Amino acid sequence: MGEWEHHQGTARTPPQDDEGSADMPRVSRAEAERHRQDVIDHTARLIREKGSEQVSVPQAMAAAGLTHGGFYRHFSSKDDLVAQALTAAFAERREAMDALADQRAGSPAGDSAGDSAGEQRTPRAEFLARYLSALHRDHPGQGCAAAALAADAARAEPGAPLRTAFTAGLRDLVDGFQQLPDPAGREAALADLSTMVGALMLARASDDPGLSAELLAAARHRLTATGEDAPPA
Amino acid sequence: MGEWEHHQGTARTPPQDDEGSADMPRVSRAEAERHRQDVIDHTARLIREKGSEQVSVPQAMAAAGLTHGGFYRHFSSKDDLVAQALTAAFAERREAMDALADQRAGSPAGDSAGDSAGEQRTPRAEFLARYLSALHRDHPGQGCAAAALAADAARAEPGAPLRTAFTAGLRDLVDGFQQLPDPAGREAALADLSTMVGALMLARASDDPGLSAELLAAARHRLTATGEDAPPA
DNA sequence: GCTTTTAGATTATGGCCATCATCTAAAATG
DNA sequence: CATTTTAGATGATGGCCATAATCTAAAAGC
Repeated sequence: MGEWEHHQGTARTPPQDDEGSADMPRVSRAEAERHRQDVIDHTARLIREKGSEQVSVPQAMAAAGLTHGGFYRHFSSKDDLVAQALTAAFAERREAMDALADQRAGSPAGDSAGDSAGEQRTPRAEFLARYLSALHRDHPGQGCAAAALAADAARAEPGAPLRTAFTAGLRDLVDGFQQLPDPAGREAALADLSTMVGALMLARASDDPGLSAELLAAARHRLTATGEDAPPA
Repeated sequence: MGEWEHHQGTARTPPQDDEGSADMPRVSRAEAERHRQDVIDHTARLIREKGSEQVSVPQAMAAAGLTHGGFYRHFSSKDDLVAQALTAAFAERREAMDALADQRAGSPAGDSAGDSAGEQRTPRAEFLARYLSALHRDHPGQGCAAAALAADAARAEPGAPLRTAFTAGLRDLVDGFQQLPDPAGREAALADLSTMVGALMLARASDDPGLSAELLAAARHRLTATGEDAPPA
């Protein structure tokens, strides 16, 4: 994790490379596998930003620096790609959670809202602060897949790959959250996650910055009510 | 409210009516206005079910029993229709809330989950029970617009009609919820709504019926912690 | 009753979509 | 090195989309 903002990155430019003949697949097996991963990763970002149905096959391929031609060499359908991308997005977040659960000590630290007390937070508090931050709200492409794609999953047919992948990812998210050093049973974890997801989605949807901030703050306050509270302003 | 399931209803059949000439707009001003409302109402349902981007102009018109031809006589653009439909969806729910706030006594009663104690609930409890019910989960087209379209609003441009309408509707929802006979400040209302919206969306997205029911139950349990608040355990 | 207005049907425009077929040249394999 | 495999570029298919122009007949207005 490092570069918010644009993408591009390591994608090569398919047109032009030495100007010889017109087309040139010249690509090794390892490169092809890297291309496949690139497509998945870029799609994982795109669908979180724009929704799974608003990302076309040509767009997904182009984001990885390819044309749409080779698509079906890698994926059996668009649904297949989307499901894999969603799975990747959930896995990404799960890893971040596990890392958070392990290392208790300080770290490069993120940026929740504004306060940065010297006090170090518990993993759960740190997770909450990051999840309900303006930074997370403003970067859905790098954020929680559950919040970004719940609506898309809900609209998919019961057996659809997207829906199945979402359910698996959600289960994983619940497990990860429960596994954070902190008691609270499964029911509490489900309610907490519902609050987080709901607040984040509504905050993203609100066109009014004040209301948006209020939503995040309200959820933060409720879920951080460990006994006392530190009113920021 | 009344007929779940399909639509059709009072829409006339444009092709065929007396078999004379080919086409026949034969429609009065009052009828035209009714048509306009029909389009808005059907669209309000369709966008909650399929998402605002998955409903086409021809589909919206056809749902009201019309062809797409006259669309731009009623609406300046598709965005315009969607915004009006969203506003109508929010208004619908607001009315239900206001009605709930007024009449305290018993009523035809809905169906929350399973219990139906003779005890009558407070308006807030009744609202929560209905919101977090399987019935609401399974009928997004008639349900809360905030939950159904938060993702779509979040993806729209900051100034877009859809986004503006969503923000206004959300404000209205918050006001309505706060106005329910019950204390709890604005912050609590925002947190409550976030939990409700999040739980409903995740319950809809989950392909696993067990997990889906668990999510609704967890949110119900948390928000029904009668007494004062007492967040977690 | 005659004219003006208008709801709405038909049809056209230009664009993007998912998927498939074809082709090519480089990698893989022997 | 000769052969087979394959990543990926090009291009075509058929379909649906938002929007607009045209046309018609009935309603509205006089």
